[in-house]
Amino acid sequence: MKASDGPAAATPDELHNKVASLLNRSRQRYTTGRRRLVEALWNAARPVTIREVTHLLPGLAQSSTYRNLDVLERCGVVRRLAVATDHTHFELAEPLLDHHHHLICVGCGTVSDIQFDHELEEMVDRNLSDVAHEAGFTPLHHSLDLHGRCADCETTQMEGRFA
Amino acid sequence: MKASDGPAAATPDELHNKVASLLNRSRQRYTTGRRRLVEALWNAARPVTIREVTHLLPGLAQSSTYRNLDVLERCGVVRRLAVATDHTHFELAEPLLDHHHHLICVGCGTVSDIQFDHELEEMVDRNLSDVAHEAGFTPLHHSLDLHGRCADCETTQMEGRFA
DNA sequence: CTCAGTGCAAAGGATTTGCATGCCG
DNA sequence: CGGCATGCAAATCCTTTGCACTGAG
Repeated sequence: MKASDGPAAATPDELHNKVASLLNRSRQRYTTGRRRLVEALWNAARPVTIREVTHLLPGLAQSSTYRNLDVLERCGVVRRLAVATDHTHFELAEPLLDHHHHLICVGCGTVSDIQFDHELEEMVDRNLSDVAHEAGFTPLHHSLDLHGRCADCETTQMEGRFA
Repeated sequence: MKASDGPAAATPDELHNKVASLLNRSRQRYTTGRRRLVEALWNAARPVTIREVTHLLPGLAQSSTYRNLDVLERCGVVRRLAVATDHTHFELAEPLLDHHHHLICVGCGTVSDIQFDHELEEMVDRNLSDVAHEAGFTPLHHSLDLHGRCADCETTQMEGRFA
């Protein structure tokens, strides 16, 4: 249930080596565009939307961004996240980034990474596996998100409370 | 961090009473369309997409469905879920349904509900709160999803493996 | 009666796709 | 060279919105 090609990549070089290897495994080319994409995700250090990627990488066609993220996802380089219902977020996948969870601000939509105790992580995993198997479900991975308000949005007045 | 207007509604009558009360609180009417919507979600007994709701409620305009789900969400009757990147899912919110988590099949996209030990639930909550506060983040609620393959999709050949 | 709710159709955005061209292996 | 990747633009799909009409309080 957990990828274990060692811990997260520590340097850009190591990152690119790992990515190249993953792409090779699926007979995909590590082109300049894909390299730039991977580097942008690495630098962002948190899940980003396509819109953000587009801003980070001017000159790269949006359609290429979508296509490349798709390829990278299927090769296990990036992970597609459903944290918001309007925009899709992407982050580097787990052989490249350590296992972590997300803090999602309901105010501004920003997503940041957090980590758990190894112990708690194991308990959750074990529990999930048990419940899953009872339901005839084969577990692949889990996601744990905390929704709330970031410091900035907490001080700012809540926009448009209902009624 | 947890709604506590008592446990989940046990009967349709109780359900409608609670919903009516929530809507009243926000000066919203409990119309026939909204009542049908709530009943459909109740009967589904799992998170559903707008497309599914539309099929379950022929005759109710799609725009009304969107608008009503929006109102119901803001009144705390339903919860909008980001479990898939293509379709939004909806379920009854927590005063009406007990706290639970989701099993998401990566094959067919079906989402089903699961529950955890109260004990583990508390550990997770405590841990999340701690990490959140360290980050200056005010927690509202969490979501814990397990992605995997349901029994049906496990037996069926995996569609379109890459490369 | 009056205003919120509804249906229908058009608009708006995000994502995908077709096709001609350029580049890497 | 040959095929895959890319850019551009058109097409799709989900969701939102405008407007006139109906219905609930």
